[in-house]
Amino acid sequence: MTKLQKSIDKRNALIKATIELVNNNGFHATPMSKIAKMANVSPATIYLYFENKQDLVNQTYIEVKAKYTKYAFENYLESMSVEAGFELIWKRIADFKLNECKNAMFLAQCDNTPMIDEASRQEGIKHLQPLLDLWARGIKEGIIKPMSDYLLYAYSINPLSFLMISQKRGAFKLNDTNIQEAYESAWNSIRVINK
Amino acid sequence: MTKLQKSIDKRNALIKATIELVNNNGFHATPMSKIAKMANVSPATIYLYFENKQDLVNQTYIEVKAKYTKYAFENYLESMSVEAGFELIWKRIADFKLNECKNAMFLAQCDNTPMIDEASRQEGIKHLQPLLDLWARGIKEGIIKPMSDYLLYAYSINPLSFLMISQKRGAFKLNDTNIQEAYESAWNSIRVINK
DNA sequence: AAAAAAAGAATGAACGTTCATTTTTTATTA
DNA sequence: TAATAAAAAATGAACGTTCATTCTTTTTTT
Repeated sequence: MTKLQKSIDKRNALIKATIELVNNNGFHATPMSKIAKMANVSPATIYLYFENKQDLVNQTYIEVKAKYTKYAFENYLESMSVEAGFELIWKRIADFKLNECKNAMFLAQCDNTPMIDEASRQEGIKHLQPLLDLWARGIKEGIIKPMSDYLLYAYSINPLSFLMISQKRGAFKLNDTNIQEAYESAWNSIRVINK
Repeated sequence: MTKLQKSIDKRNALIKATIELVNNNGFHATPMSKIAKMANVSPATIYLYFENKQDLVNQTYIEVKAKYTKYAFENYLESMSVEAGFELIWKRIADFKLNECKNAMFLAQCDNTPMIDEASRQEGIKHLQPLLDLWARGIKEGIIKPMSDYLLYAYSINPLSFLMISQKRGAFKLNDTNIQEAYESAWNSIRVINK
C-alpha cells in the first residue's frame, strides 16, 4: 500500500469515526480522544489531517453533503420531463436516507444545530443547483406551483429527514409502500393541481 | 413579592436563559456559569431548582413543548370539520413558529440531536393527541389519505421547522402570502384529491 | 435566633491541543 | 542492491483551560 493511500485511509477513518460518534453523542460530547481511538490513531495524528476539531467537523459535513448530492443526481438528465426528473431525484434522495442512514443522520444534525460554520454550510448548499433548475423549469411550464425554493424544498424533500429520524428512533419503519405514499404526498404538495 | 413568586421567577429566568444560550451555542457549548449569569443567579443556585444540567434541559424541553401544544390547540374544538380543524391547528402552529421563534428553535434543536433523554422526549409527544385524533377522523371520513401519523406529520406540520430555521438564518422570510401557500401545500399533501 | 436560600470560591475531572520522541518512509550513496 | 542519512508521519504524555458540581460562608426570611 502506498504512502498516499495510507494517508487517505486514515483521513477516511477519522471522518467515519466522527460521523458515528457525533450521531450518537452530538458534537460537543464527542472528544477528540474518542474519535482518535475509534479511528485507531493517536489524538495528535488528527492534527496532521485537520486544523482543529471545528475543521474536522466542517470538512466531514462538506464531504458527506457532496456524497449526498452526487447520489441524488446520479442518472438524472436535464432532458427529462419535470415529472420524471422530480420523481427520480426524490426517490434517489429517499434511497440515500434509507441506505446511507448514518450519513443522512449526520447531515440532519448539522442542519439543525449551530455545529457547522456558516461558510461550510454555504459550501454544502451549492451542489443542489440541478434541483433548483428543475423547479424553475417546472414553474415555467406551469407544472409546479410558483413558490420559493425554500417552500418547495420544505414540502417535498425535507420531510424525509423527519421520517428518517423517526425511523432511527424506532418509532416508524419506512418501506416500499410508504415510500411511494410519501413520494405522492411530496409531489401533490408542489404540483399544480387541475381541479 | 412573595417568596414563592421569587422562586418561580428565578426558575423562569433560568429556563429562559437556557433556551437563549442553547439556541445560540448548542447544549454542550453553554456552560452552567453562563446560564447562571444570564439569569442573574449564582451557579450554585441552579442546583436548588434542578438536579443537574441534563435535568435543566429536560425540564426546559418539556415546558416548551407543553407551551407549544397548548398554543396549537387553542380554540380548536372536536366538533369542527376535519378541514376547518386542520387549517386552524396548522395555522396556530405556524403562528407559534413565527411569534414564539426562540421557543420553536429550541424544540427543533432538541428534536434533531441526542440532547434530550428519551423519557423526556416521550413525555413531550403525549400532548399531540388531538391532532392524531383529527387525522384518524379525517381518514375515516375519506378526506385525508390513509397514511401513518408519521407521514402525515412529516408532510404537513414538520416542514414548518425547516422554514423557520431557514428564516432564522436569514435565507428566507416567512410572510402572510407564503404562509398561505405553505398551508395549501401541506393540505394538498395529505388530503384525498378528487381527480 | 434559627432555618432556609443564595452566593462565590474551590475542586476534580475532562477536554482540546501541543510537545518532545520514536517510528516509518523516502532519498542518497557506496 | 545494501547501508545510511534525511524527512515525514505518528505517537503518548503533558499542559493549560474550562466545566459541572460541591463546599463553606454570608445573606435573607421566618
